[in-house]
Amino acid sequence: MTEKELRLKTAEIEKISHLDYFNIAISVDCVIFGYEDKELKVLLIKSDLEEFADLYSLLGDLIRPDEDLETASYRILKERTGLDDVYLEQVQAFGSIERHPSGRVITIAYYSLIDIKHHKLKLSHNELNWHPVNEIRGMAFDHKLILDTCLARLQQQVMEHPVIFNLLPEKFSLRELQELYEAILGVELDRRNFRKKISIKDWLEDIDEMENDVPHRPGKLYKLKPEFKKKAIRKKGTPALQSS
Amino acid sequence: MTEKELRLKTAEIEKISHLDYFNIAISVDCVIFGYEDKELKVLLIKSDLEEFADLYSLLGDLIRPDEDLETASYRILKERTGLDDVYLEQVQAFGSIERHPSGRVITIAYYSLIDIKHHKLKLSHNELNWHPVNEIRGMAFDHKLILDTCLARLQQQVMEHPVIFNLLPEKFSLRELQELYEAILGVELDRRNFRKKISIKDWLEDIDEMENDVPHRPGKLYKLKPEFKKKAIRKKGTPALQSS
DNA sequence: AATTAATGTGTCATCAGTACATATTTATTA
DNA sequence: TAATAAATATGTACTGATGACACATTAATT
Repeated sequence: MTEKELRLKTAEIEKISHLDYFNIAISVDCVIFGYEDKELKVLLIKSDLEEFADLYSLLGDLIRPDEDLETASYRILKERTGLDDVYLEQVQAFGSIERHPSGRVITIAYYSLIDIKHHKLKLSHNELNWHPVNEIRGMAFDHKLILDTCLARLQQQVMEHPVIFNLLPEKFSLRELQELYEAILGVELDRRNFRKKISIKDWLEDIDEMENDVPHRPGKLYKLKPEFKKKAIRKKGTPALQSS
Repeated sequence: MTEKELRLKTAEIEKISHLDYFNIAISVDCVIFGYEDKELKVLLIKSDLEEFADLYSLLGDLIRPDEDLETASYRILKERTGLDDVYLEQVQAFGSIERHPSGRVITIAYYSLIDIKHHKLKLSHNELNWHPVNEIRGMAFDHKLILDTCLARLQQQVMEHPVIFNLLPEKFSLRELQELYEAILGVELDRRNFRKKISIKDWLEDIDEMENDVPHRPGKLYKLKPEFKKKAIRKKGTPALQSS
């Protein structure tokens, strides 16, 4: 091969390597929600990009060619939290041109629900921490937008499906459950109406135990009926405008 | 530069050009819904891949590095239908490893709503046609899955937001509207209850005109109130579990 | 003028959503 | 040990949405 031929080949490969359609990277970003101290929290890490010094970012990574989207999400969760049996749901893709300072990266956002107390993370370094959702201001990239979008989706989901229990321990009191709904929805609920509504759903099983670590009258403990325990909830059928 | 150096560079570039993370292509696929002859239809094209000879596929294309996701979707719509002022909404990404026979392609699905009658397409060739949603059997790639997912999303949306009107002409009768709901939801609705429910929503304006092309007693015509006419509907706020 | 086929409307029963108050139980304190 | 404080547990009445259901009216057709 002559030098000229090599130079041509070089140019050609460079052209291919920058070929438009393969010049976009794809990542997955996980919004990992947890619940602690009566607050909805999200797991964030200090951004490693100079542009975003001192800002926090979601946990994410580029997708590998040999893994599908969910596999990539589970990998990130496993790497960062040590957990692999968690609730996970895709929300949507974010792809504005300018969202990543280092190049074109389209990201697909997932949200995940974790019981903080019973799955102590290996928080390897203090750059990775739980942050109360309500106190988060600036974030790296467009991650604040992604977080807000995922929170909105979570709010929608907890109204329709029994997914909220992924944030709670196996056994919980109705007060804890109500406080969690309040934290997610950002509203105060009336106790009597809340209990009526929950009992209508028929999701819970009375396990005939009481709280024992509270400094007041203990409440009954419940758990989610097994038939509703699914890590990945599939959408239900279409609600009918009216059945005739 | 010596030949050896060039050879090294060549190898390096080849490595980069096949670098895992840039070896995934990204496309957009549009599920374009229309309504005609009391049927919900979708715009499909004959697949150009040998593997999928005689199967239909959605309209899609690879995303260009200089366009964001919505731009790519609008481009596809414009190219294929000639329209650019249409309702469009992202549904979700599909990324299984085996979904595309020619390589790894992750696709982001959008659905779009079009008034067939008043936007005559340039159906350039007879490979591109409207197909009744209920009669579609096999499709190329995972496009049947994408179609079903988008239909489910549409069904969800029409229950909550005034998006259905993007499928109808400016003026329509309540019968036409009801038939469209029935076609989308796949149910029969009671006329009296349907009208009650629609009137409560307060979406419609009585324009004091009557149908004139029907072989029976003509019904009143309505149009969507201008404040609800948005091509891209943004999600409403979270429904409260209960306001206290 | 009679017939046909659609439009247009109201009532009643049921159920979900919401506002609201009192008795009971346990831990704590005096 | 008794009194107090703070939480649990529960029911009723009002309002509005949902869903089943029947009859009079209008226009085109015969």
